Amino acid sequence: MCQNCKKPYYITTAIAYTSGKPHIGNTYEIVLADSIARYKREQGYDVFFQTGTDEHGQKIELKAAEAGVTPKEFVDGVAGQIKDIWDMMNTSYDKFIRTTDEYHEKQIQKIFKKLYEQGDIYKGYYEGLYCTPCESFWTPSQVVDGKCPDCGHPVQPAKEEAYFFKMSKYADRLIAHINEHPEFIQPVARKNEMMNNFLLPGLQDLCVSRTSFTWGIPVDFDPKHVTYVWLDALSNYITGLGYDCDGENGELFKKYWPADLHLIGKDIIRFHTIYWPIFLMALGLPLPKQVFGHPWLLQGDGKMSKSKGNVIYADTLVDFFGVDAVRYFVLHEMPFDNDGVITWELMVERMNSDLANILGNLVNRTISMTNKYFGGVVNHTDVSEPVDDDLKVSVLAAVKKTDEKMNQLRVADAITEIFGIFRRSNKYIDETAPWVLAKDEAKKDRLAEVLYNLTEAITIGASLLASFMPDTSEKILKQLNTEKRSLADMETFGNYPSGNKVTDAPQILFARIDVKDIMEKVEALQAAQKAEAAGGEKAEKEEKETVVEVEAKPEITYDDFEKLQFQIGEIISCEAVQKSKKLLCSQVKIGSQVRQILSGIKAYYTPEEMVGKKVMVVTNLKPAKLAGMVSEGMILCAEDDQGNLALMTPEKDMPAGSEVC
RNA sequence: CGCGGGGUGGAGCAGUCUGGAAGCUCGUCGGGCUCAUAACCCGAAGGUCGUAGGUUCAAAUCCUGCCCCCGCAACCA
Repeated sequence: MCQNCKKPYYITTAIAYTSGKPHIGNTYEIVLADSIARYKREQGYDVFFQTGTDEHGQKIELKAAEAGVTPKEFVDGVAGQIKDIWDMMNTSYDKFIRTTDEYHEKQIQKIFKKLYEQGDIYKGYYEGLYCTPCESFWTPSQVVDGKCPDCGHPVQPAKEEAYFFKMSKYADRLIAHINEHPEFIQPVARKNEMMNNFLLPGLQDLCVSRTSFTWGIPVDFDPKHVTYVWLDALSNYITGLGYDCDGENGELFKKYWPADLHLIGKDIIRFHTIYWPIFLMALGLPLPKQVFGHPWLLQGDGKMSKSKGNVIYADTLVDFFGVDAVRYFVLHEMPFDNDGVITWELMVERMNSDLANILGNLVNRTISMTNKYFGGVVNHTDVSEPVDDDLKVSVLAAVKKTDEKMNQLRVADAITEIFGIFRRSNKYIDETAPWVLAKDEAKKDRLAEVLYNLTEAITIGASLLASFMPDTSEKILKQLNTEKRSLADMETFGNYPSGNKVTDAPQILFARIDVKDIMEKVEALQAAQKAEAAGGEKAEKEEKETVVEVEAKPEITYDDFEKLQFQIGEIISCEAVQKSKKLLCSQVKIGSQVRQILSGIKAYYTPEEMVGKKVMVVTNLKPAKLAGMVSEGMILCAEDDQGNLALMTPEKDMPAGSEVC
């Protein structure tokens, strides 16, 4: 097919945030996208596969400061690291975009201006509760007892001049679009989530600029603002193709937009199925055809965290198992709509059972027999028996099923289909017992046919494998001394050239691994990781031992202060809130009344310790519901830079209800 | 009553939309085979399909209540 007649297919991953080295969960996405991209190429599409890095934001500004480098130096380092991992994983992306690329930045400024001029963006104020370490605003309903629900740091009320995008203007059009294109959000279950939670209740306007940090793309007509992350990051999908806001679009953009598939994590579905389409509508551009929010890859023993020492990185896995084995693990263990779990034991099992035994050993025994009985020459003799038909039928069916699964983006299922070919082939060896045929000179032609069928089945299986395990596919085909078969040529069985000679020295594709050896290595690794995390923490602690610096809040007047009422409360009973990890529920006597107050201090105080304490309480705070329970006030604590808490108690005994002033 | 997902032999999952003999991979046990990486093939044991009701000739599947896990909850990359 000529290049120009091929149908274009544009696939993207989310761009990786350059705050640190990506773990295996992040790496999964690029491997998944790569498999889809490679398969689409096999299907004859003219594929453009884009990935890259998201490099702006306060978090990066802070990380860079910590590391003592400029933000640009910092992101250059991490982006390089990310690209190296993508390359190590043998991913076939066509473009690696960085949001610090000059072209991207220039276009974002133009886009911002255009949206402002056409009235979609307006200037306003963002008010909310701000968590500095997380650089995020929270609504009162999200905040847990005055603490950031993410990191547990206290949040502070803050107000910031900001530009907003009028989401509501386009909401109806988006709702109609989603209803008319049921395939737009995948898996479909996510569609309802978006509709019910965000679209139908009415969209809030989105803040698209920040003034609290500078590491971002400046708004050119109002330079104290930088473009906030989503407008910046999401637009990579068009700027990467050479979109031009003034209409001078590049060739790639003309050819590939709209995208066929945005592959993203399920956590950012909202941004890709609501905000991104609305931005595109505002720019007058067609919407992407499909957004697939893939599930997450989880570690067996809980969420990955450095302090637990259980973060798994792609390069560690590759050291242990090799690139294609790692690709196989992540693709195979990830179901379509539920989170997948990955454990060391599981990986060893897959390695030994699927890769070494089922696949590697099959190739090895087939080639060995061909050498032993025929000097490596594979002959198609047509001496067939009924048992052959079942093999042929199931191999050809697997080719078709693999294609069907891939069209539904069910990559894990597609791989299972391919391995079905190898399983079936192993069974065929037993059914035909070539070593028995070999003892009878009269059955020589039958034996040749059996080995031919095996070679053909493996050729087909290996060719299908090319999208998922490219190196392994190539290695097998090389050992069989043949080329990768095209999808079209796998509609019939028997295209392996008769009389061809396979290698006389079959290489072991995957060596079996002892789970004990791996676990020993893993333990050493985890200990090292833990030590490093602890070391880092310790160093940090020492550095800031004597004082804690907090960001200064704006000056207030006495009148502002007057609005607050503090009183001493006596905790008369206290219990843990069952539903919550952080909350304790206290009954607090203040004067003659008793109030129920929830506090996020479970990690620092037991309910027993709380009882009898006299504490400082904000008593005129609007009651709020936390974890389904009403909290009528707030118990005050001092917090150090580690988030450790200490209750504020009066220096001398004071009666419950005493006002603090 | 915030929204959503899930609870199926020892482990991990499919099956649920469209009701009709409970399936796959791993593990265990027994057998076969010897070409191969102690591998491959066959067979067996093991499940009241979270729980209590309901609909039906028939329920893992449809309906209702309850219990238990896990995400998300609006400017979080």
